[in-house]
Amino acid sequence: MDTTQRTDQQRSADRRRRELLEAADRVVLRDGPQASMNAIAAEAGITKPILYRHFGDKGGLYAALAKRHTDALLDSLRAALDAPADRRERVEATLDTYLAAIEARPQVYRFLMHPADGGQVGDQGFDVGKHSVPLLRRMGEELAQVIEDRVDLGPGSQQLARVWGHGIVGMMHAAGDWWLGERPCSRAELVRSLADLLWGRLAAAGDKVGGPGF
Amino acid sequence: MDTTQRTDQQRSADRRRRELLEAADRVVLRDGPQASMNAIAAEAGITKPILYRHFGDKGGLYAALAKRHTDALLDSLRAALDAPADRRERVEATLDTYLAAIEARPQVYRFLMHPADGGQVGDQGFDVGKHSVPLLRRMGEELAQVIEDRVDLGPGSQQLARVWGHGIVGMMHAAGDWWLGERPCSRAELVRSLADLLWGRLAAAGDKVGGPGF
DNA sequence: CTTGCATGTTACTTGCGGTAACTCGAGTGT
DNA sequence: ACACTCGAGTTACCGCAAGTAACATGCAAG
Repeated sequence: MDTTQRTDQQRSADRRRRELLEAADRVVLRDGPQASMNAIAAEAGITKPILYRHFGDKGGLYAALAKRHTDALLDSLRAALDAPADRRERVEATLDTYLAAIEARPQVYRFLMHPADGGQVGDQGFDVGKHSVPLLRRMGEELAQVIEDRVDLGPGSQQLARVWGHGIVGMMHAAGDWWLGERPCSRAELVRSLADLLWGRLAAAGDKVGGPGF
Repeated sequence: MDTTQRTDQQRSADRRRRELLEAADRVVLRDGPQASMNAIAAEAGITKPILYRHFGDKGGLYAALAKRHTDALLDSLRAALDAPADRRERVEATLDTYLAAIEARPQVYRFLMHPADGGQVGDQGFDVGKHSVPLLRRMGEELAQVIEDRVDLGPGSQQLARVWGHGIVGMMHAAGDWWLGERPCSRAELVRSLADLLWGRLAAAGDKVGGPGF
């Protein structure tokens, strides 16, 4: 059992795993997150137990699937975030990148964000909500890091950066989710509105006085 | 079949329904959202089909459960939002109210926000994600209304208010979720940090220059 | 040829959501 | 007093999906 053979096997296993994930991707994107293991196995041209050998349980498969997309999205966000530009431009670019991603592949987005699981059933001890939370959390942490690295916030900067990281990501997420459902305006308008919000326009605006009695 | 009798029946049915919801509440808060219909029925001292007569299916029960809590939370938020105070004070009061609520009853919060459903299985056509999304959406719409009513935003104010409503709610939600999990600071600090973010402190802060090479 | 070992399959168990069909008890008209 | 409806409740079942056990097959090494 020399190293070369082990590597061979490992390579083939990894390759198989990737094929399975791609098949699962197709099915999940077609049937939604309630896709059954049988359906995924059939799409991959095999049967259930193999899926279980590779991923443990349904949660494992979904986690692997989510990781792929999450990593891909985070990569593109990092590019926008790390660009050598003005802060406002970077914020707008990041927002736009995120929104463009969810606009381009809403099915993927729904899968990542609205688990609406499928992995809740059965015995017990299944760790629910494995997908959406990690993505938001990871985005939040990355953003926090960037903020802390590049913005001068004085004392307590680390905690402030983390709060803001998670808060901004949540703002982006919720606004994007709503926008994707209703499409009330163009992507550019949404980006602008959100950036305006972050730029303190809510605080700067005046009170409305013409209202009824208020 | 005069009106009085019909009312009597309706009253008893409503009362029963309330009892069932309270039982369901206990089970869900104890077992998490994967509580089975059997368990809920047992807690209520009856058997499954009655639950189905009252709520249609599991989604119906969960929706009814979610509506109760959602309405209660929205009521307390409205109070903070409509207070006759300075805008910043109102914002901080609202954030604090929300955070206090999720801090006081994290189980309820988890149920509302992280469906981690249970209603994914079976035949088909089950509308997933019936709970969490409505709560965030309703909060967003309410906040949008308040913003539009009380803040002078010039042209395009309605759309801007809606974007901000959903965005701010999302910020509050994500930051609260993260905070509830890690408890990195006090509630008051979190409120202050988020309000600072909305007040444009991110835009106002200077670039960090001491960093390595940036 | 046989012994591992990875890969795959069939066939099963378990447990849950959901439903059909029956039972029971209380009020009502004659 | 008696049959009759009607709502509340129960038992027993179906279908389906997750997950598993036990059996088959192809292929390298000794």
